[in-house]
Order: sequence, then structure tokens, then C-alpha cells
Amino acid sequence: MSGDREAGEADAARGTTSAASTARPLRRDAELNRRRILQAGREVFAARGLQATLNDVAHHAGLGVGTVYRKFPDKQALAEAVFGEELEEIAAMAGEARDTNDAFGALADFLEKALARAAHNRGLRELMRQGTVEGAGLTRARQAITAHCEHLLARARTEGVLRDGVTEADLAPIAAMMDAVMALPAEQPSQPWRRYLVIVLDGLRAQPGQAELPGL
Amino acid sequence: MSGDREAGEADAARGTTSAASTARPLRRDAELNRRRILQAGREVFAARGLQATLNDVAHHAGLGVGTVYRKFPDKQALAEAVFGEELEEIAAMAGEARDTNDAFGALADFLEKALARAAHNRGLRELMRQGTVEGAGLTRARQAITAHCEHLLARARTEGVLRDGVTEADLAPIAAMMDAVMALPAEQPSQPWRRYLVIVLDGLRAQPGQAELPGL
DNA sequence: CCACATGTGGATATCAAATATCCGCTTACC
DNA sequence: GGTAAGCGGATATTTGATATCCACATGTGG
Repeated sequence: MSGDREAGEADAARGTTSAASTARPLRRDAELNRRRILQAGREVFAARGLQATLNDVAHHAGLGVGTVYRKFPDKQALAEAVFGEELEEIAAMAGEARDTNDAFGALADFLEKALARAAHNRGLRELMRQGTVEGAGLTRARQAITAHCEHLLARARTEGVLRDGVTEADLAPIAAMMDAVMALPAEQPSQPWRRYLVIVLDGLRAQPGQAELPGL
Repeated sequence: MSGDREAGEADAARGTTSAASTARPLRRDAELNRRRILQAGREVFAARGLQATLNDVAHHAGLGVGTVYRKFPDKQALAEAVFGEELEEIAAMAGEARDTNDAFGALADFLEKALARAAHNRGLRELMRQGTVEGAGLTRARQAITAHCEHLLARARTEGVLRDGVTEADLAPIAAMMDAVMALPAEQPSQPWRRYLVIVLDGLRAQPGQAELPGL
């Protein structure tokens, strides 16, 4: 938590680049409220998904709607700020996995960790599903994740553990599949997606006499 | 508002096979229109999903909205009639598979055929996803499908090809996963779900030294 | 301590989209 | 030909989210 990072965040949220730094500092209480809103956004979007209203967020933060609309012109902007951070963290996980020994295992671990996070975050899942929310930060983080995964897959292929024809392009569909399981009406507080992740990962392993994969 | 309606007249769920006893026969043109509406419903729901309006259906059938609302009190009722038939047909497929020799193969074939149908029918997919539309016909067909699949799985288990711990309860999640892939923004007119069905089915096969499945 | 720029609350106007009704007119049927 | 049955589709109704506005409160610098 450096002062640098906070300043950067504030700029990004206001949609200004650092070059156009004519921005006056916020009044102290206003800055506090800004942070409250971001936190409330994180919690509300995670719990109720992207269709939560800014009114919901405001109420959750203990503030009026007007205040929220003053800091973030619309839901897009808030979502962008909130999920930008969220995706950066996932990109960091992928980065860590990148240079672990057992590439397939590392990939499996990364997927498990990232999906566990998604499991608790309905908004994040919706974000992945339909690319409605765009923004420079999000795109950058997504690209980083993709790059790290490509690297992992290449290494797994070298190690001979990866089924023929599996590529980075398979990861989004796999995430989508796990998401679908998470969205299923849960009867108990269990985590059935872990079961299906195991099944799918086993299907991605190279096996003797295994059928050719149909094209993407 | 209390019941001044003719009882037989209001028998909206006419798709039900048995009960049409007291109903006066429809005028010839009216009966024709009824059929037109069902057909239009099938096509429109398949193409645009359940959120298509009855206005859409009416227009597609070349009829006025009023006519549609006369035959089916609301969208629920029409959807129930349309998808009742649809599900019966899938149940029939499952029934056929039931007594084929190679049980695992038969199950795989059934899934492939049923999913291929779902792939062309957005409404049907939405119906499976969120159990919003209920009705006697639907429930009955669903139960038939479940029963047939249980039978198939039991036999596959006997034959020793089925991974330990796989049950009928896994099929709905698998369908949900394939649905998720189908819902992905398609870049080409390809059928990527087939690829992932292969992967998942391979993960459901018994293999030496394979990990225990996490519970449902 | 004051003046005033900055920030706040939340009632409410606006917008959008689907649903379902109503009733004057048309058509089948006997 | 008379009458009940059926039809069309403009439109009232409902629902819910979004975003604004401005009287009032509060921090800040002098």
C-alpha cells in the first residue's frame, strides 16, 4: 500500500491520466467516502452481481446516492475500478504459477485458486461471462493472465503431460463451464465445481490411446 | 374478478394429453391458429430464448397479440406447451439408448444427440438452466430422462468403464457446462461444445491410478 | 471565528421494456 | 341471415433502474 499506488488508483477512477494532473486533492471526508464506496462496491457486486444498483452500493456504504454518482459517473465506472483490482490480483496468481516446476500441476493450482475466488464473487463471474464491462485496466490484466497461461501450457506440452491439441483458447471455455456449475442452484454449501474441475483436468491430460479432440 | 369464466374454456394447458373432456371444439380457423401459435412459439423461443415476448410470437405467426393471449393466458403457459413436447422427444432418445449394448457409449451418444438439440434451441437451454418454467408435463419428462440415465449409468458401472463415484446427479452439471460453452460468443459457426464433451467424457471414464473425485 | 467552496442526501423525474386488456370489427357455423 | 366465436393491435399498466437537482451540511484557509 504505497502512496504511489493510491494516487494512481484515484486517477484511474476519475478517468484522468497522470499527465492531465490538474486534479485538485479531494477534501478529507470526501476521500474517505471514496474509499468507502469502493469497498461497498466490492462487497455488493460480489454478493449480488453486477445488476446491483448504485443505490444499493450507496446504502451499503452508509451514504446517499448522490455521493456515489459524484465520485463515479455511472455503474460502469465503479465496476471498472472494482474489478480492475480484482483481475490484477488474479494476474498476480498466474504470474506466481508461471515458473513452478511441474507445469501442469501449477496450471491446475492456478485454476483452482482463481476459480475459488470467482466462486465467492458473483460480479466477477458475470464480468467474465459477458464482456460488458470494458476498460484499459481490465484489458491489461486479462492479457497478462493469457500470456502467463500460454507460457504454462507450452511448458506442460514440453513435459509431455498435456493432451494433444489443448491450447490457451481452451481456458476461457473451461472457466465458463466452472462458472456454470457455480451458478447451479446449490443444495448444500458444498463446492461441486471442484469435482468437475478434477474431471476436466483429467480429460486434459495426455493418455495412451486417447481420441483426437474435435477442433475448437 | 371472481369466477364468472367458463371452466372448459379456460383449460389453457391443452397440451396435456388426457384432460380435454369438457372442452367445446374450437372453431376450425381457431384451431388452425392454435397450431400456428405453437409452431411460432417453438421457432421464436428456439431462436431468441424465453425472453421473447408473446408479441414476437404473435407477429411471427402472422397473428395479432390478442389472439395469442386468447389461447394461452401468459408466456408460461405457451412455454410449458412448447417445451413439454420438446422434452418428451429427448426422453424418447434416452429411452432408445437404454438397452443398447455398450452402456457408456450409449450414454455418450445420447448426450451428444440431446445436446445437439439444445445447441439449436436457446429457449430449451434457458429452461434447463433456471427451472423457472414448471408444469406437470415437464416434470414427467424430466423424471423419465433421469430414470433412463440412471439405468444406463448402473450398467456402465457394471461393465467397469465408469469412473468411481460418478452418478446421475453429475449429468445436470455436465449439461450446464456444455450450455455454458454454447452461450460463449462464437467466433465461427463451429460447435466447440463437442470438444469439451469429449474432454469431460474422457474424465468420466475409469482409468488406472486416477484420483478420487471430490464429493458433489 | 467566519466566509465560502466543496461535498452530501435522497426524493423524484426520466426512460425503457414487457405484459395484458379491451372493444369494434370479421368470420365461421347452423 | 343471424349470432356466437374469434381476431387485431393500439394502448394502459406495471416495474425497475438510472441519474439529476438543489437545499442543506461540513471542512478549510484566512
